[in-house]
Amino acid sequence: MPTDLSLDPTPAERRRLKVRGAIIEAAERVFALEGESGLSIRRLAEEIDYSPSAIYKYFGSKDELIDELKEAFFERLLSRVGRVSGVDAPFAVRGRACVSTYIETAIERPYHYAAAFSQIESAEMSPRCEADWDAFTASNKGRAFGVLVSMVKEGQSLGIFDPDLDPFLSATSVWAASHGVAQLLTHLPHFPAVAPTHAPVSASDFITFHADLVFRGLQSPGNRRQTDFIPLGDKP
Amino acid sequence: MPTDLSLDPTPAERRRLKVRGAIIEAAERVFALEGESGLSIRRLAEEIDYSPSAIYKYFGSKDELIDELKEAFFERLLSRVGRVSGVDAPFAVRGRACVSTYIETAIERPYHYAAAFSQIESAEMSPRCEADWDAFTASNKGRAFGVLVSMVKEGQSLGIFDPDLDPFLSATSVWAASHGVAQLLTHLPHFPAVAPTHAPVSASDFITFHADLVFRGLQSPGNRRQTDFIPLGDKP
DNA sequence: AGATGGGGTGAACAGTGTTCACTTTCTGAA
DNA sequence: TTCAGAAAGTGAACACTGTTCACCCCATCT
Repeated sequence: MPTDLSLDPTPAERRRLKVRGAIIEAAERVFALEGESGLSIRRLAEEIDYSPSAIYKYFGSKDELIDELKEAFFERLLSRVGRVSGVDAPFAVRGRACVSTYIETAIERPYHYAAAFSQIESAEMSPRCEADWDAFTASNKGRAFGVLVSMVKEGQSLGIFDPDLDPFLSATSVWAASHGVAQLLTHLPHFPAVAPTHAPVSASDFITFHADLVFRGLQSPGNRRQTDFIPLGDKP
Repeated sequence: MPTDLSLDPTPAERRRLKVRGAIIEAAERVFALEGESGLSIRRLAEEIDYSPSAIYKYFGSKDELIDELKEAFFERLLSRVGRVSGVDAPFAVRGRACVSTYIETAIERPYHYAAAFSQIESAEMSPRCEADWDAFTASNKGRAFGVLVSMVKEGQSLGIFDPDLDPFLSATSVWAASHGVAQLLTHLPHFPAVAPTHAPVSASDFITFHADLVFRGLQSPGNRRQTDFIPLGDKP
């Protein structure tokens, strides 16, 4: 049995990984285009020239397969935001770039982002004990949130953000605000244009506007408009 | 045929309306508890002691039925927020109450709220021509958004909000921020507690915090903390 | 060489939304 | 009152879905 962790995979293991990879590759492809409803086991089987029941030798259920897709997407989301957060640029630019990157990654794969947050989880199967929380902290979600919290703290230590604000609540608020835009952008076809009597606004312009609003809410009293935050429209 | 708009319904029409009402009543009941996946036509038929095919004499499809539930929920959402927006209270209290009411109504019926915004709409079937936009303006969504815009304008004319901000974009931003919180609260079981190393926060406290942050972002430069906005924790 | 077990399969089960020919019931006009 | 026609209601079927299970085959290990 292949439970040993030897570094050189046997040919059989290699073959298994190959088929498994073909499955998730095909799943990824149709899921990105048509979402969960368009991804049926039979269609997937046909796509990779196997019988439907073969897939169950690799994944316990359809949900398990989709969980893998979601996890991969989280990885992508985290690595992108993480990379942007560590870039060498003024704090304000970096902060806004994080929000933009988060939202743009969501737009890039609407079905993935929707699947990641559109499933109503019952209270039973969610972290409560410490071990669960530890797992959360080490998980992609947890690490991404950690990045956010430390960015808020950095803003406070720089004197830009209000030091009286709770960094955790602030980070949660920023996340929620970003999530709202991402969700609406991916679900309503031409979202920022929500009213007919208004000149059309591009998605990226609205994201900038929204990020500005949220960051202005975080700023310390008195230093509004004297930080390096660039107002909408004045960017190069 | 009952296409005439006479005000007194015939017994036949009355019976029809009764059965139709029983269907949506049952649908409402199981949808509120188990969502779209728990609502099957056969189960619905059993619940009202009819055959499954009978339901198709009243609704063209399951989606059509669920659209009716969504519409009713929108009606509820609009009437609640509308009522709160017109109450006799200071602007800041009223504004915050609108956001709170919106989110609380979403929490009250998570599946309804999720269904209303969790469906990825393709660009084809969305308003583009003027007639569609007119319909939108008259719709529940449109009217609710109108309430938001006029609240922002009121804040500007009161000198509380920054008059340089675009009211439409601002209203859209406020909506997106509220939507984000509502979506996360309904989907992640104990959401505001996103980090283990932080003291637990109640949903309503977080909503207040979030609304504060957004409103602070809308305020005009210079008058922060000198409006009648009540900081978190100081409310009676 | 032979036993073992994992990969692969077709058929089946229990669901789903939906349709259609059919019967029953009611209604409106002769 | 009678009778045609429409409306309401039904059971069976279709085409799907995720999933399971007994079975087969062939690579691998003793």
